[in-house]
Amino acid sequence: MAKPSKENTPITEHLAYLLAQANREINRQLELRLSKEGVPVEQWRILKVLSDGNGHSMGELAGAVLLNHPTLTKMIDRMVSDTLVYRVQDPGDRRKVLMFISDRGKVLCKKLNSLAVDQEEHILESYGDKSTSELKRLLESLIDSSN
Amino acid sequence: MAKPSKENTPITEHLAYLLAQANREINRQLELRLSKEGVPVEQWRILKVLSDGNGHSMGELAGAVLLNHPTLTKMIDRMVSDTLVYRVQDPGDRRKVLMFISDRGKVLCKKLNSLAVDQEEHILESYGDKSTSELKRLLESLIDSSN
DNA sequence: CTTCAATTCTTGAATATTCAATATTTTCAA
DNA sequence: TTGAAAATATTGAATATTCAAGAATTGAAG
Repeated sequence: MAKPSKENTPITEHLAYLLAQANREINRQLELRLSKEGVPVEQWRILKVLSDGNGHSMGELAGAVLLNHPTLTKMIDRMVSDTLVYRVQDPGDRRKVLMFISDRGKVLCKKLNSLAVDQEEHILESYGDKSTSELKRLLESLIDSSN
Repeated sequence: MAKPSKENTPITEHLAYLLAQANREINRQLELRLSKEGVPVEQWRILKVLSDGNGHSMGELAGAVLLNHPTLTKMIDRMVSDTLVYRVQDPGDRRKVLMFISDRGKVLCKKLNSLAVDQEEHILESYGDKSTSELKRLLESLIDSSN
C-alpha cells in the first residue's frame, strides 16, 4: 500500500488554484459589464473607495484596491487626465498625497455600481443566496487568518 | 426610511473583491515558497499538468493553467530554454503542438510539489480542516455554476 | 539644532502581458 | 477535389506592470 502523499494531488484540488480560477471567472464577468463604460475593474474599486468623499493617501488606496504602489500611481495619472479624481497634498504630512473623487467621478461611479450590482444579482440567481453568503463568510475568515 | 439599495455596499463586501483579495494573499504566500526554486506559480502549474507524462496541446494547457494563449507561448519559450519542457508537433493534427515535461522538469516539479504541500498544510493549520474543505467545495460549485 | 534613518510617493528601465495580425493546417460544403 | 471557413499556435507592436532607484518630507536620537 502506497504512502498517501499529497504531493500528487491534481492542481485542480489545490486551494490556491481554485481561488485563482474562481477569481478569474468572476473578474472576467465583472470586466465585461464594466466595459460598457470603458472602465477597468481597478478603477471602479478606486472610485468606490474614494466615494466616501474623504481624502485617501496613495498608500492607503493601494492596499484597499489591491494594487501595488507604482501601478496605482500610473493608473491614478490616467484617472486624473480623465478628471475622475484629483490629487491634493496632505497639509498635515507633506509626503502624502490625498486623493479625492471629482463630480464627474461620482457620476461614473454610480453607473458602475449599478452594473456591479447587476452582476452580484446574477450570481445570486445561478449560485444561490445561501451559498453566496456562506462563501463570503469563509473568504473573509480565510483572509483574516492569513494576517 | 431610505430604499435599501445595494449600490452603496462597501467594496469589501462584494464577492468579486473578496475573491480577488483572498486569491492575492494565498498566491503571494505560494509565490514566496516557490521562489526558493526561482519558479513562478504559473510554471509550477504547467509542470504539474504535464507531469502526467502525456502530451498536452497549447490550447489545452492555456485553459488548465489559467493563462491566455500568447502569454503561455512566451512562458513556454522560456521553459524550453531552461529544458524543463519540450515541444513535439502533434502527428495527428499538425496545427497542434504537444508539450511534454522533461526529466529535469520532473525533478523540479517534485521539489515544487513539496513546497506547495507545505503551504497547504500551513493553511490547514491556521484556517482549519473543516473550513478549508468547505471553502473548496463552495469554490468548485461557484466555478461550475459560472459555465 | 542637526543629522541620519524611515516614510511616502514618483520615475525610468526592464519585463511581462495583451491585442491584432499572420501562418499553417484541417474541416467541410459545394 | 477545390476553395472558403474554422482551428491552432506564434509573432510584433502597443500597453501595463514591476523592480530598483530617486526625491521630498518627517521623526527622532544624540
